Amino acid sequence: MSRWAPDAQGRLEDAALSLFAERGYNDTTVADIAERAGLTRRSFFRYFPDKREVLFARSASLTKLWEDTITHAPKDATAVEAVGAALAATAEMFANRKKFVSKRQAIINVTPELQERELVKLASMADATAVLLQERGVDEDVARLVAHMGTTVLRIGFDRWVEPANKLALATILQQLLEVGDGVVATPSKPRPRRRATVA
Amino acid sequence: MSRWAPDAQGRLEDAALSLFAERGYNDTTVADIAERAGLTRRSFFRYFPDKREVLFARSASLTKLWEDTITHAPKDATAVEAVGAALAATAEMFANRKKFVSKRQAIINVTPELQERELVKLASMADATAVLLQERGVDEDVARLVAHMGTTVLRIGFDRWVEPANKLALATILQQLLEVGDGVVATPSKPRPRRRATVA
DNA sequence: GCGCACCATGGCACACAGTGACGTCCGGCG
DNA sequence: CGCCGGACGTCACTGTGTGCCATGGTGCGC
Repeated sequence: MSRWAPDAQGRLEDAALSLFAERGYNDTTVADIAERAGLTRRSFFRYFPDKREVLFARSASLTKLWEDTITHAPKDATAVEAVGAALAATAEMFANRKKFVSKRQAIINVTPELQERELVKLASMADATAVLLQERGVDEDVARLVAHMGTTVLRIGFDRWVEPANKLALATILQQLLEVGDGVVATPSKPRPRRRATVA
Repeated sequence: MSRWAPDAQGRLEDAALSLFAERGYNDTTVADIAERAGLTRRSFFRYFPDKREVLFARSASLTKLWEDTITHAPKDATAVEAVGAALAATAEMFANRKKFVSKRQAIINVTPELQERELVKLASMADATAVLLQERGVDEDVARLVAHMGTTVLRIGFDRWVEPANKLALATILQQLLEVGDGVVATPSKPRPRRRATVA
């Protein structure tokens, strides 16, 4: 038994989530969060670089799962198929945490500052994905467009899944959206000179 | 002759741009900007809601041009064609301001906080575009995916245009990228033959 | 059991962003 | 001339984020 209560970071995350739900993001100070977690303001910033990040630290595992899935997709899979696999893996991961992620998303959706941070996370996921796809031999432009389409599908599908009216599984929603977006980045019909050499 | 020097907002924007270029964004305080513009800190916040926005206020005209172009695209134009028109109009607008926008972009690209704001601007453009496309009769999913693809193309193309090594016109770059991303959001119903996403 | 170094935490001071309330100066207008 | 309104300044304040140093358990060697 350590003197300090265990899982300080987790306590901060829980405290933040509940306080944001109670009073909203802007009416909650870092001192409030730290107090509820039994710590001080100064310690909060030892676990999180800023106030927004307290809601996103846990999503690091999502990013890792996503990128690992892209990396380990079959060698002959197309770019879209690789992204599809990542979407499927993500859907599975979220399936049994719906209650938590819904609550979290509800807070984000009413707080511009948190929406900004969400955009940043998605954009960095897309950039990383584009790099991974290029390493698989995908053309640079195609890789970047497919990667961004993948995160867009994730975002749209997730928002739709979380809606109270929705009855479908996340995997189903993502699958449908990907089909809509598929053919995306089809091979350009007419051969034209590529500006940049492909990885070959 | 009014007592106050004219174009206070413009002076603030110019002062901010030059100071950010000299010392960087984080080493420039709002007081510094206001002082160079011959104003006080308090007045800065009367023209801009926050420090980041001083670099983005001028891009409001871009947003307006983009949305107007979508709105006034021919009735029979497809979603992708409407976005293509918006890209072309944007390219034309930027063509004769390359020096200014390059300098501005160089600052943004080394400042995470400004990159965040840029993502927000692009995301809100994409959301607005999706709404406009839906009003033209485009399916909701298709509209959202095409809209986000459009802003992605704009972002990627712009970054490539600004690179010192680049010799192509922005319009050309955007055109090529759009062709890569075209076929995007093909009609969802018919099963299309799978193709490798890489360039043959 | 006894020290001891480590490390999570607290305390303090500070710079800066952003905001509200209020005062001030100038031009215009009757 | 006197009044009004708008652009600007001054002051005070909250809250974020950070550097520096003190402190007090904890687990380790002995």
